[in-house]
Amino acid sequence: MTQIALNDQQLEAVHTIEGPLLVLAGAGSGKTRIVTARIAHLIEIGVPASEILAVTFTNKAAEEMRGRIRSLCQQSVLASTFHSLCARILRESIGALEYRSDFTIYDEKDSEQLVKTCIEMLGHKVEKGLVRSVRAAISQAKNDLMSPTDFAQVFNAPQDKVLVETYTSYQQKLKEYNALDFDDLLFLTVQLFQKHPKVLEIYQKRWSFVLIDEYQDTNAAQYTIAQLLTQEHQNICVVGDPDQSIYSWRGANINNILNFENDYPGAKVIKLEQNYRTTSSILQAANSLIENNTARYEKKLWSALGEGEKVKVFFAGSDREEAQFVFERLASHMRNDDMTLNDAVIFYRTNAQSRIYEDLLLKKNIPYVIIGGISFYQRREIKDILAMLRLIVSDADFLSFVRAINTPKRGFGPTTLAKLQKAAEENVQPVLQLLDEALRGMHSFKLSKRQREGLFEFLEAIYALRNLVKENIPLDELIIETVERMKYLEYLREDPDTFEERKENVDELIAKASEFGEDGALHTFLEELSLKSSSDEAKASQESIKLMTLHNGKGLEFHLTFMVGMEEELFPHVNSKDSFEGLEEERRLCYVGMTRAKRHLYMTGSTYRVLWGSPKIMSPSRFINELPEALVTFLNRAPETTLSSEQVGDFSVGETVLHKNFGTGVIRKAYSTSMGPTYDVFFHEDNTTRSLVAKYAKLSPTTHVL
DNA sequence: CTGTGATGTATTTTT
DNA sequence: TACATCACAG
Repeated sequence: MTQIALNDQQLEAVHTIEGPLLVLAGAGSGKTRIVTARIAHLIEIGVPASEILAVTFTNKAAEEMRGRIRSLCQQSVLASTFHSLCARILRESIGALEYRSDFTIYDEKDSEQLVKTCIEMLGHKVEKGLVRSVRAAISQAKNDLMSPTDFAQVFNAPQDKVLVETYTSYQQKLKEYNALDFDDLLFLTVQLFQKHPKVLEIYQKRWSFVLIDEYQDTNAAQYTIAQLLTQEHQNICVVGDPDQSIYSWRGANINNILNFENDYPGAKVIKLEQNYRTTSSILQAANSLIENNTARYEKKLWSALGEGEKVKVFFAGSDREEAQFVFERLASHMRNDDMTLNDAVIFYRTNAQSRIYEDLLLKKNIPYVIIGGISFYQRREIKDILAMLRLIVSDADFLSFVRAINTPKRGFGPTTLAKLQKAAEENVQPVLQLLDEALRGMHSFKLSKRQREGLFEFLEAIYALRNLVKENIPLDELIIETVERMKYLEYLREDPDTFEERKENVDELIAKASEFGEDGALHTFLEELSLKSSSDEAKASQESIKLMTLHNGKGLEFHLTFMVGMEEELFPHVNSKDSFEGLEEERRLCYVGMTRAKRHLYMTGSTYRVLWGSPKIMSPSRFINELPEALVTFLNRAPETTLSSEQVGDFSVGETVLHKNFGTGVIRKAYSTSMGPTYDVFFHEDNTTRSLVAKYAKLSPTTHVL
């Protein structure tokens, strides 16, 4: 941001210090600047930095904020996400809830794994989507602050039995394993505060000024934490934009921001409506789009940056062609405008869409960085080592034990593990203790010769590593020792194809550990790893174009912005487009994407795309149609689609055809598109109708009639 | 118990 | 496509 002076509203936001304050910060209205200026102002007038708490949505945003404050006032404030904040609070005070403070944090994968074992242990069959949906339901329950008991009261129908039972046993298991999942961090903090007012008081006193960013994306648990922390002094400043609420699927409740004035009587509300980022045409187009939503806080962004370019829309015949178009435009902007690759971004709705762009950019030798996607920390080798490290800290973490004991294989198969799990539960004893006793003949648990040998080595390693921790060995050396003692590299070497890559990742983990510094306690390191998301990994080495999902784009800005895959079913996504709320959220997501653009916005799509391995005909996203024509430049004609019952190409409606993968099918529709003859074919084998373009899908005539 | 190859089935977004 | 799960053999 180049402007020096603050405008009136911005100034007011910075100088309003006491009492509840809602800053409705439209896209590009200089939010980050205001937030940091406000904190700096607090410090200037004498508020101790240690009394200021800033909560952000991502770790990266937190880091940035800490950095800005530090360079602005040479002071450090606590800026963190709700999850990290809660982890910190719980480390100090979870004892009051009869948990141990050395808990481990389970990520979503761990949690899913545990849900699965719970369902199995309860004797239910694990059907296809069950684990996922049960985990999601549990997560939602926790975000809504419902304990298993509360939950059982609401879901009392017979078909909910599995769900209720699983939630109950899942929660028991977590406690038994001395572990918390992501949602527990929030939920248990609320419980802690509500059951122990004395504890709450400590934190209320510690932070007398609380600022919460991206307030439109808070869920019930986060809302309650904020409310509890500030109810005495009422110095709560929330910043957000209802039009950019895009996380309802994660429990975020847009009403938290819409109802702020009711929840905090006497609240001051400041609207920031001047946009300093985007030129008018693009901004107006975004305004028009979002006006199609009903549940919103009326607000109209304006820009003084001049009219600028219109939104450029392009539809290609195929997804490859679309990517090619993006590449050509990118190249031309790089040549002709004063821009670098760092100024450009490609946004897509789903991670799966990135591949085609990766392939192309790689081929064209254009440096790119994917933000998000599969996180470093979710890689198998990293999770393996993480599991070993967790066992150094915790005796009871069964999930980590399962992972670690089998890398490399030590003869503990599913049968043994199930027995072990049961034995540990019955004896109310941590796994590692039980096994230690079993090894020394002090416990009846039976082990085979192979298991004994493997286990002996394994436990020896753990004990040795624990000693090293006691001796305050640096973290990176600890990891090196762990890898060494667990014979982990030998294990990785078993698969020569992936060995090099995995070893590199292990080395990177070691490097990260060494950066962690002197005061790096093991559990702090583990916590940081669990809470780091993929988008937090900033790799700012080389100039590069960024690729990311629209969700990951929040808070960023780019001169040159491509939104690709603007097609019905993809965006708005199939799973959302049929519900009113879902559709409005998709539209907000589109709004977020459009308002990232500073000068050039391209929205592209394709009429033909390979989706889930099979080809499909797509139609342009309704969001394109919602843009005023006067603000859009169409770079090609809309593809003509002529429907016909007559012969089109080689076939006509009613004919039976053979496809090499799908078998025989009947042509339901025959028409031509910009790609040539196209057929909707109903296949008998799986009762599915697919749209096939003749020149891609090889169809042959058949006389075979079913 | 472990490794393999086949088979099926799922993909929205993430702290 | 690509990953997880399953069946089966050693």
